[in-house]
Amino acid sequence: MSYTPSQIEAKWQQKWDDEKAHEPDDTLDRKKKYILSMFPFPSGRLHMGHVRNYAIGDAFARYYRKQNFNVLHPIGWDAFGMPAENAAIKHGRHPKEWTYANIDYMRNELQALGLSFSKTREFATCDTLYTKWEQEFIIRMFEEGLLYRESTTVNWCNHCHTVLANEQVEEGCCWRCDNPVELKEMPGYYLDIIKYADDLLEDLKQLEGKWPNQVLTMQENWIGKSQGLEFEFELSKESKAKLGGNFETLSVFTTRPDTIYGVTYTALAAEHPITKYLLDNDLLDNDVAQKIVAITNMTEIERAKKGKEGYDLGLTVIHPLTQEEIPVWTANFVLASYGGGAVMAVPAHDERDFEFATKYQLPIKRVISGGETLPYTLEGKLENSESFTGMKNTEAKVHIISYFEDNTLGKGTTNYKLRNWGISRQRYWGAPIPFVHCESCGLVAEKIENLPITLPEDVEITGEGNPLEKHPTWKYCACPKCGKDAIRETDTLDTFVQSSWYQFRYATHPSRWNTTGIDKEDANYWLGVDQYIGGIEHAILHLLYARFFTKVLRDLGYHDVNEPFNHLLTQGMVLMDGAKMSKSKGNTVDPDALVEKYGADTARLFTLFAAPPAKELEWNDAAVEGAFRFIKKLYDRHTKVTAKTLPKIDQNTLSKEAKLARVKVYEALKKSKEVYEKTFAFNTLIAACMEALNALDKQDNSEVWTEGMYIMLNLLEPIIPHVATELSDSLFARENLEVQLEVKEEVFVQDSILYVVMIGGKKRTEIEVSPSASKDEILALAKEAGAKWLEGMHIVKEIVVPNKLVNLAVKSV
RNA sequence: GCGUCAGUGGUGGAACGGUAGACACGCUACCUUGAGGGGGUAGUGCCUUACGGGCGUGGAGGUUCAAAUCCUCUCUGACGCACCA
Repeated sequence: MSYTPSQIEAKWQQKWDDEKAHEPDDTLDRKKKYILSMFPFPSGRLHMGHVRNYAIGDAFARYYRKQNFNVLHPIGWDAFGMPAENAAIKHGRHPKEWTYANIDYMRNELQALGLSFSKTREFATCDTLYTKWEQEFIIRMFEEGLLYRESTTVNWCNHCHTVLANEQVEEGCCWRCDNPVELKEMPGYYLDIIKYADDLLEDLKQLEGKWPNQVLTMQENWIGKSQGLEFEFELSKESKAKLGGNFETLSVFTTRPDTIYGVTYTALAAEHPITKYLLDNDLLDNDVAQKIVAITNMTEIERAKKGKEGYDLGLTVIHPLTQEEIPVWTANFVLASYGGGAVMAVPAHDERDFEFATKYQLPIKRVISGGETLPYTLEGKLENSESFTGMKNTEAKVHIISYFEDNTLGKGTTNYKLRNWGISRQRYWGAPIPFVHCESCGLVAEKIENLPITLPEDVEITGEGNPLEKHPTWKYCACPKCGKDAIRETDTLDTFVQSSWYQFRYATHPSRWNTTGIDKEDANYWLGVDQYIGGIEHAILHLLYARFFTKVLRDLGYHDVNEPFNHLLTQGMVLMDGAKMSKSKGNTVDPDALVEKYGADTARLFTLFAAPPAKELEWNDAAVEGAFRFIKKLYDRHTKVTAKTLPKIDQNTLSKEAKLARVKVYEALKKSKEVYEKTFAFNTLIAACMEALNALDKQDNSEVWTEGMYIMLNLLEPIIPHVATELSDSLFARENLEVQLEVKEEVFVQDSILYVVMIGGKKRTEIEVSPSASKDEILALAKEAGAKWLEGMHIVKEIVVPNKLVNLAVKSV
């Protein structure tokens, strides 16, 4: 009987389905584990990254089931999004048809890997039943003032024909297509994530040690909290007049109020209202106006590349403390979206302001002592700062803020780099935003009983314009408030909205999916996810949005969970020849072909064995063969098993080799707990099992073999479930999979212990010592064995590490 | 520039401050086989004249009886952020 993975795997996959072996209990009274791998986008086929992701998740799920937890291990489909539309453009297939066909295909691929998903909780985010509840959440957020519509400068991808959130812009380019992002003024819907910035930042502390450090710092930096002073410069009389009385003051934010006396000019973004006013009213030289317009047409990256550039706007403001008149410039490095789009410039103590001032020969005034050259950005004492002179700058910050507050000149404020989340996309294949534009009532939310607002299916997708906009009838509707003719919103929701709450949807029992979006009791029982597994590329995007949604939905009363993912494991990428696998590079490995050739168990074993999960995984065909060989060998050894139950073994009757084999088997068992609950180093658990099998092979006691196989099959079941279950079934009637194995400490008791003898910190020789030997006896033996190296030396210190080694520190006489 | 992580054989990777290189791949020799595949046995960090040594975890210091592991500095690489005032 030789190992035939295809037969074994099909057999057990069928059995598990028939037995509904992987469904969680409906009653919520056992201790639980919620194991979740990030759900896939139904692109058409699985790739090796998916295999790795789900192999890791499945190992956890199967392990905890064995530990008698009620385990929720669901799968679904992140099914809205651009590629479906692109496929429609390219192949003329309707996005819906394309998406569901892909799901059917990929579901079979997952099935072939033997993943222990709950089948009853599967859904696709494009299911209208999912959209329905999502639209309800969106409306509730609108009612709570967390969602608003405004027209502002947005990131626009001209290739994808849609707006992007700040988080979706990578180095100035679109996260999806990598084309440069343009800035464009457009209306859109925003979620007030800044309102939750402090909550999101604070709760990162709870995740310390449970999420990778890297992800925590990335989120912290992304939120970018900074504290400082917000105050207003009054415009000079002439400047007010020039601006037609439309502006009285210029508001700025600074984190360095201690440098306030060093301000020598102010700088506005090209998009600042004052700059705009000057442009719109022809108040600038033609030449300058053109240059400023050119800046507004540049992306942030282009501006950065161009270097610092600015123009005197011919305006002045009054310094609030010194009453000096200060020029107002516009500068290409001032961000419109942060701190009101205006800054006070302190060239002596800020590198950017210094560079700019030097270029345009603006005055530079030192107000903090220290260092020889300017700009000086470190700590020091204030100078040239009236009554604050002599104060340490760190203290001056606090005092100057209070001074501003006491004299109602400004106030201490907190600013965040985090921008509010723009959630509207000008695309077809997404969840419709459930609002209506009414001439009399303005922006009106759809009535809850009218949900879901679904997509029309009779659309033509060309890539030009928004199909919802162009549809002949879809957008015409009645105002939910007054009943008059109105226009339905044609933007759809960012797909990251769907993945922000799917963890709650899985937790909700499917029998309640029709009646509720999130069942509170279910959610409170299952959440947070005990182990979340996914790629590091979601460190900010998805993981921040999902945390935000969790908190918002909590505050809306849907559940009582603060954080969605208690433990996060970010898996490394799968590489081939040192590069990420990709179709364009032609360095992919097809999971289907792999499963066909070697079986799912080999595919899973290799991905878990070749590297620890957090690290990158270098593909190696030869090592796959190695994994296959191990399984074959394990399978071959079924003939060594002679009993159907765990034998009772008398340790005293065993050969040295048999004793060693037992040690290796029980070491693997010990390792198992540590790996699943602490280190996640599946590679070392597999190595321990390999060692155990190698050691078993070196002896021929059938009881030791039986015990070894009984335990090893149990340990390996989460990793290579088909072959482990097959053997467990035929050899032990699967009883070995159901027991809680206990480590037998007596196995580790040895007749003699090998001590390493180190002299002067170097390993010199070894001695065998009886376990009952005293420290002095051990030392005596060590000195005798090491006599050769002790000649001409005298011993300074004697160290005995129990069961390990002796170290004799020596000095020459 | 800032932040995070990582540097160990030919390769993937192991090592609660306690024998560096487990396990696996690859390679070498031999055995099995008509050959190939498959299986088995032994070996495999580097240097050295075999014994015996010496050197070795990117580099330089330090703490310690003992450092891949802890500390300081430094170099290299990956990833993230990037004019956030």
